[in-house]
Amino acid sequence: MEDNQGQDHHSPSNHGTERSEPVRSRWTPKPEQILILESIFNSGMVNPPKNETVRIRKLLEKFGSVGDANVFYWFQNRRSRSRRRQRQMQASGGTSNGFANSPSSYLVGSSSSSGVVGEDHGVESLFSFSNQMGFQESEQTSGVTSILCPSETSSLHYQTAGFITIFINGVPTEVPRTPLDVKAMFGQDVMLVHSSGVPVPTNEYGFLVQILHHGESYFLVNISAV
Amino acid sequence: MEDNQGQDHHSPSNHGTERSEPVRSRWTPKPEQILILESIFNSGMVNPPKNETVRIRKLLEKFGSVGDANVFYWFQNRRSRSRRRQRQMQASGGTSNGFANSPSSYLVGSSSSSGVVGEDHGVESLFSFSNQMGFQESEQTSGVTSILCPSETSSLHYQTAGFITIFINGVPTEVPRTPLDVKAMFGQDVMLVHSSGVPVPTNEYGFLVQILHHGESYFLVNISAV
DNA sequence: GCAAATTAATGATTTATTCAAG
DNA sequence: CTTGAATAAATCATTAATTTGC
Repeated sequence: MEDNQGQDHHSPSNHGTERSEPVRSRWTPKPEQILILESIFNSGMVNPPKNETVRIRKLLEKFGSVGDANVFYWFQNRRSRSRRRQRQMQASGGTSNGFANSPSSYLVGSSSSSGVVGEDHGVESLFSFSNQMGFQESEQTSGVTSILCPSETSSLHYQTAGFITIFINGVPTEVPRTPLDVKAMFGQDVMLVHSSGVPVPTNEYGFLVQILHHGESYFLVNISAV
Repeated sequence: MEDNQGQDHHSPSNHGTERSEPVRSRWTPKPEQILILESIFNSGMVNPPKNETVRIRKLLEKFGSVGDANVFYWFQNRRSRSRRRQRQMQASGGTSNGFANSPSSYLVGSSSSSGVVGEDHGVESLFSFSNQMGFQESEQTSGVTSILCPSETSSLHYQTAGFITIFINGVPTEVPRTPLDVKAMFGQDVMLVHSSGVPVPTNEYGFLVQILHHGESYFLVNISAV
């Protein structure tokens, strides 16, 4: 019956849609939020320390009300279910390609020794010591690097004036709402394609004709390749 | 109208995880299947005619047992809910970026969905009359073009020998399981990035060092842009 | 095409276990 | 040995997805 897991917990994240909701018992993550969370989890940060959790929460807030506790729970459940599925798969010769979990590459540098970074238990031990820390304010726990964009490292977190957050190749990125010069920003022979597969039109100078939409996913693709 | 729908259906799609499942009444789409379905829906084909439905089902079968009926129902519900959401959004000043759905499993980390490219109502009306699909066998309803890769137009549908299906920029694509020459296949300055954001390593000749995984999502990105 | 009825997914809680201090 | 922190496993509870009947 501990009160909380070291995470601030409580703060039930009123996430109410600023309306008179009698009770909305549970947080329903927006698709964009899931995208961010998955992105972080798959990058190898399967158990973010408290300070990272806070940063993640702040990023998520751009897409809807969330509390640190929600983030904490999400990772806890994600780890747990990932492990369980892994187990069940092994117990039944699952040839099926699981997309579900694949925290394959880690940026963790320090803790060496152990060999294969196979599955969870291995991962778990890798990070286990970085969890309890209740301090380490502005320092990365170990070799753990955040995948959040730099703009997040500073303060200021609610929807910045002229900027929106979109996903480029899966990475949350801030871009000005202003007509964007794609060529100047990303290179000569590339174009942006919306996740639905529809290219984002540009004029003959390479400027976007259409504005990008906050929260959407886009991919940079080589023109010669498409 | 269970029987009609023109779907052969009642191939109860025992969707059993290729195991000896006694009975499982309902189809549980695999994440990869959802990806495919979303991909098609978002491409504008919101109400595929019967012949397309069959082709879609065959593609989906690469990732698990499915019946034509399952596919049909999926599109019917997808249309219906999309419209409802559209209405609700309009009725409550939806400032929130709408990402249409949230595929159950979160691997969706990559593809996501619509929002931007005109949501339904507009598109739907285009196809609304083609749904009863009790007939119109082999004819495209209108200007509907399939987004499925060409290899799907032929017969043969279960996991072809040396080929796997992956998603490149959201498009289902068949590639050989063999070490792939990325430069030769897609162009000089591009690289493949897994949907998790992790680049797929290649050797100095541009050949993949690591094999691609059936059902995974990858994106072609310009090297100079990343 | 809609909506009630079912079933699956998954956020939130609870319980049990482990490890390090003291 | 006891205590507290942290978390994995199990469970509960609510929401979303799918099926069914009209």
